[in-house]
Parts: sequence; structure tokens; C-alpha cells
Amino acid sequence: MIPGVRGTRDIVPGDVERWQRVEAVARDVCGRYGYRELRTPIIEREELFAKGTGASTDIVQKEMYAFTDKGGERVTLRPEATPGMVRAFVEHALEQSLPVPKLFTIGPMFRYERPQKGRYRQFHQLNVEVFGVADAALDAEVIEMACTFVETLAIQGAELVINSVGCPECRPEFSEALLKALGEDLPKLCGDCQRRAATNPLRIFDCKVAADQPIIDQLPHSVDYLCDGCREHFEAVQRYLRAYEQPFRLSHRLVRGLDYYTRTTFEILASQLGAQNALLGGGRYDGLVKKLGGADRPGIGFAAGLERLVLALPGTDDEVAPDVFVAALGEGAREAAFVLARALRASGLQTLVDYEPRSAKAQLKRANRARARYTVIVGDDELARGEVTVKTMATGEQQSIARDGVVAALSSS
RNA sequence: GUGAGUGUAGCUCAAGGGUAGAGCGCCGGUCUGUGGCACCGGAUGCUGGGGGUUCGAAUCCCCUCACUCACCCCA
Repeated sequence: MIPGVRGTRDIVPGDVERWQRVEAVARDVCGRYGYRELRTPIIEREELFAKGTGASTDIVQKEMYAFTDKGGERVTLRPEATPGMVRAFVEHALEQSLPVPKLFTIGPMFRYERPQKGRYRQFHQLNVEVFGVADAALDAEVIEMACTFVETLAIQGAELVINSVGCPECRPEFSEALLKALGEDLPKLCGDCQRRAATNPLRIFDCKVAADQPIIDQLPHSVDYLCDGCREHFEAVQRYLRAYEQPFRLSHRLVRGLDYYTRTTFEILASQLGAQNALLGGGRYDGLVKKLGGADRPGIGFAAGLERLVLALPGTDDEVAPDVFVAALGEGAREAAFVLARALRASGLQTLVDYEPRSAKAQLKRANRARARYTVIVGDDELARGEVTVKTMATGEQQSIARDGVVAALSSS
């Protein structure tokens, strides 16, 4: 046997129904908020992510499936969707053709990481992006929609966390304040934190090392360093959320890993997932469209991890069961059985037939195992009278029905 | 990339140097054209893979692969 590639998974029948449920809810919710689907390729030029996601991020530095193709082009399997969505938005001038560029996409992403629960090398996301709207009302609507999505899936124990990381105006000031506050304590922090202090000081807030916490708890908060514009924007976002009666927790430690985030950031956490507990995360990225060669347009969006949503989904697996099982008894009845099955399917009934000439007992057993509602027994005896026998599996009750009336009888039941 | 744990039948798990097992599931019979319940019978494993120690390895040792948890990262 040749095993599947590490970090990839098959979604088998019995599991796939849960995925379909998540995807159906995603499409339904997106549709109600006015989003249109945009499907972009899984491979993109490597530079799209170096520029978009950010050259300093771990994703770009060590997690991309990047290679040189046969034409000498540097390409990569996409590690996230947003830069591709922005590229397509710009490339097709979607702002001209769509009333409001509200876009969503569902598909696989690839990151070369050590797999663990809730984290895979090929994983799937729902991505939601809106371009060209700077108003805080949209931030709140996007966040509220994300919450509605999770609630509609009946996922328990989800918590919304929000923060503001400022903009290119006020963030440098905050980073400086951070380093200044750290001062002589910096060498006391863990190695990772010291590295973060040099590359992206905000990410010190991500640290989970226990010994570092007393120091980190004393650090200033980004919300206290926002410029007037960012502060008013963030206050407005919170006002709208309260108006929606959407509970949220402010966390000055929510900083997010991608370089492009500005102002509002948010996550929905699920308590039952363990270490990989973010169901969904996103924020505003006002400089990204311009950076990727488009006009100066603001943007906001989020990505939801489908594996994690499926993991957090409450138990009940929806069983897939046929309406009818057609059992053919006797060599002469088989042809009639297949013709009948075709007619039942044409009328919309999910129908199975046995392909082996098994005993009546064996076929009934199969019908039972498949959880068919009805078994239609097509036998030589019945056919001679122009009839078939319909058995209701739940009750065991059965009756003879004219062969040409069985489709009508079953499709109305 | 780092650390720890676990890999035995389709699934959940026993056997800790001496002939690989159970429960569930699957197939068949009792019931020759009638499922579920009961009873009876049957099939299924290169014990993740490779190497070593030993008269003999699922069991001990080494390597490798995969999975799980945590770090890291993030959806």
C-alpha cells in the first residue's frame, strides 16, 4: 500500500457529511450577507505571498510548498487565501463590476508544518474578504457574521475576542513604547521573545512561557497608543457590536501573525479544541490592496479553519439512508428489478439494488443494514401477476402493489 | 524544526521471550422467497516498515515511518 502524504487526510463517507453541513451553512450565511463566491487557483507566484503575507512571517519563511516549475517560474501552493483574493480583485477590476466587493471562497491551503490535532499540511478554509469599505460598521458586520456562522453550526463554548493593533501611523510608536517598557527585563524573557523583540515586538504578547508572564502583564496596551483615527474607529466597532448585543472580550494580547493587519483584529476561540483553539481569525488590512499593485483600497476579512469547525461540531452524524432497496428474487426478475430501480430514481427516490443474485434473506439483510425505509421485492411469482411486494422495514408490514403503481405509491409516501 | 507518548484483525483493545487472541463488525447456517433478536459456524493479521540480539521476538535493542499531545506557528 502506498500511504497518503503526511499531514493530508481523506474525508471518508460518514465524515464527509459533517463537512458538507459546514460548507452548506457557510454558503448560506455568506449569501445572506451579500457575499459572492470567488474561486482562485491553488498555485500562485511565490512573490505574491512574500509581498502580501509578509516576508517576515514564519508562513513565508519556512512553511510554503514552493518550487520552480518547468518553465522556470517560482510558484507555491497557497498557504493562505487573502493575497490571491486581492490579486484576483485587482486583476479583474472587480470593484467596477460588483456593487460592493464582498467575496468569499472555500478551499484547500498548504503549509509545511508538523501535523497535530486541528493542524494539517493540507487544510481547508472559508475565507471572507471585503474591499473598498473603511467604515467601522463593516468591521462589526463582518465580526457579527462570523459569530452567526459559528452559532448556526451550534458550536458550543465559542468566544469572540477583539483588539486593535493600530495603523502605520501609530503602531511604530507603540512598538517603541513596548521596547522601552521592556527595558532591562528583555534579557529575562525567553529566546523566542527576544527574537520577537527584534522582528515584531507586538508578537511578544503571543508568548505562553509561564516565567515571562509577570513581565508581559506589565507591558503597555496597543489600545492606549492608538492615533485619534484608530481609536475612534475601534470605539465605533465596539458600539456596533453592543448594538448587535454581540458579546465580546477585549484582549490587548490578540496580535495575530500576519504582517498586513491594521486596526481591528479578532478571533473566535473554541474551548474544546486544545492547543489549536482558534476556529477563525481575521481583521482589517487597509494597506494590502495597494501593496499588491491595486488602488489604495481598505480591506477586511477572516479565515475559518474547516477542520477545526468540523472538530468542534456537536456529535450527531447525519445518516445517509436509501429510501428503497429493490430485491430481485429469481434470475428472471433481475431485469425487472433494475428497470424498476431506474423508475424509482427518476422520481427522486434514493434507490439501491443488489448486484449479486443473493437469497431473499441475504438481500433483506442488506436492505436492513443499509437502513432502507422500504424494500421492494420483485420475484417471479409477483411478476406473473403483474405485481411487486412492498415491505415497510420499520414495521415489517408488507403488501402487494401493481407493478406500474409502485413508483407513485412510494414517491407519495 | 524540538520534546514526550503510542503503533497488534475493518473498529476498540488483550497477550511483556515459547503455536497471535477477545468484544463489536463482516459473511454464512438454523429459517431452501423475507431483515432486526437468539444460537451455531466461518474469514480476516508480513503485530506500521527495516535491521539486530536469541534455539525462538508482537514482546528486548537500533533505525525509519505514521499518529497523538505539547513547543513553535496559526485556521
